[in-house]
This record gives sequence, structure tokens and C-alpha cells, in this order.
Amino acid sequence: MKVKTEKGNVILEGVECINLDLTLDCGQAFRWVKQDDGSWNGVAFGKFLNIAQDGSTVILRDTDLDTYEKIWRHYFDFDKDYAAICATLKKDSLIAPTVDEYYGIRILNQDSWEALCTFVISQQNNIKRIKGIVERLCTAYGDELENGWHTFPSAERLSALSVEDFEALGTGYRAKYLERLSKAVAGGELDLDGIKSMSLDEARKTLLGIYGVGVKVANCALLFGFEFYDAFPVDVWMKRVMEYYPDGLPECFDGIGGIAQQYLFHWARNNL
DNA sequence: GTCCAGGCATGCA
DNA sequence: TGCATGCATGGA
Repeated sequence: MKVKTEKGNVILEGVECINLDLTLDCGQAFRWVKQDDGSWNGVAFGKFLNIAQDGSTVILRDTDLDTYEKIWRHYFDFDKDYAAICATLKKDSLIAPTVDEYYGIRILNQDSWEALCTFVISQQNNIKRIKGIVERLCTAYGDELENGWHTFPSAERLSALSVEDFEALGTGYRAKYLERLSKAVAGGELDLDGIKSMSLDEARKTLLGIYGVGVKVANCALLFGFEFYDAFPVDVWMKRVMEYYPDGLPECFDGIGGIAQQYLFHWARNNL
């Protein structure tokens, strides 16, 4: 992969195994909005980005090389060999056609707090409505960037809100979870940074101690916000997929089960 | 009107 | 340990 800057844009050439449309709209992140020209606008780690893809070329607009190195390089997981990962997954004949069909789905390395918070919102909810709630949350309590977009609000900021404030965003019965979660993180009871260095079981156990976080939400947060690529979230869609794996998951999923899951999840939503 | 969505806490056996 | 139930909201 070659990285260069041109007219204020960062351009990546020769990127393997990437499909921006699938990656940004597969239900792992809730803040990316597709533009009329096919590019995507979004905010992560306090920065706005417009990103577009033309085959194996990826163009990052409204950013610079320094921000690319500090944020986007890791966010989009550009250093991981997804082509090799897909080849490994395809040893399982069941997932092979799905990997071919949706080739290029990547796991985004999102901010831990944002991932945990948005997946608490996600429970018993649909993706469209989750996006709406997250956007209202950011508009109301995030910091405004120069072009009108807002950052995801910090735990400190949200710890000042009441249950009623969260309800006003349309979070429904999840409001009480968000209220306690924000205070727990802001107050230091829950150390998110420490979780990344734990084992998967230990990390999951820690997250399960939070009011409003169950197995599914914990696994989503671990996969999308804490770099546990082996976390395997099972929601209503994945429960349907799991009927195809009555004997458990194949060995070739070891260590990368979360990536396999994302392909299967996408397949299920389109076919079941 | 009913059913469903990237589920969880609670109570009960 | 496992299973049944209530829960907010909005789109289909």
C-alpha cells in the first residue's frame, strides 16, 4: 500500500480487501453518512473525515498526513492483512461464498467509550433508529466542529445528564443504563483503557458487571471498541446463522471469529 | 392494529 | 443453571 498527499488529500493506493460501503454501513459504526457522490462523511476520535473509494484507491479528504497516521490508519485497520484473514476464513466451506460476496468488510477500531455507549443503545433496537439516537446525542452534547458536525460526547459530559435527559433523546428504557454507565466511566469505577490489556474472558467479565450490558453488547463493544477480534456477538440475526453451525464454530475462525461474524451478520440481514 | 429490532434485568424454578 | 416476562420507541 502506498500513501501520498495531493491537493490537501491523503491518498492510499493499492489497498487490499476493502469495501468502504460495506464496512461503513454494516451495523458496526453508526455515524457514517453516505453522500450523493458516493463518498462518506463521518466523525471519529473528535475528527471529521470525508472518505471515498475508487477500486483499490482510497481518498481521505479534509484531513492531513499527521491525522491519518494518528487516527485513520488505525481506525480503518489499514495495517492488518485482511486478504490473508479472508483466505483463512474461506477454509470453512460454509462461509466461503459469503466472504466472496461481501469481500472487503473490515472491522473498524472505534473509540472504546463510543462503542460501548452506542451498543448499549443498540439493544432491542434497529440500525436506522440507533443512528438517529446517536446523532441526536452528538448534536445535543458533543462539541461542534467547524463544519457543523459534532464529536461523540465524552463520558464526563454525559455524566452530568439525568435519566430524563437520556429519555428525551428517544433512548427509551435504555436511558437508565446510559445514565449509570456515564457516571461509572466518568467517576473512574470503570477503567476502559485497562480493559484492552486483559484477556478476552476477563475483559468480558468486566463489561458484564455494568448495569445494562449483557453478553451481546459486551461482545460488540469488545470487537468494535477494544480490539478483541475473537469476540463473537450473537444477536437475533446471528442466532439464525448459528443453526448452520450445530457443531460449533470451525477451527479456522480461531482468533478472527469477530471478522467471520461480521460477514455472516451481513449475509443474514440480506438473506434471512 | 400487530410485529419486530445488533437484549437486558428481574423473578422464579 | 435455565426460562418467562416486562420494557420504550418507531418503522413496516
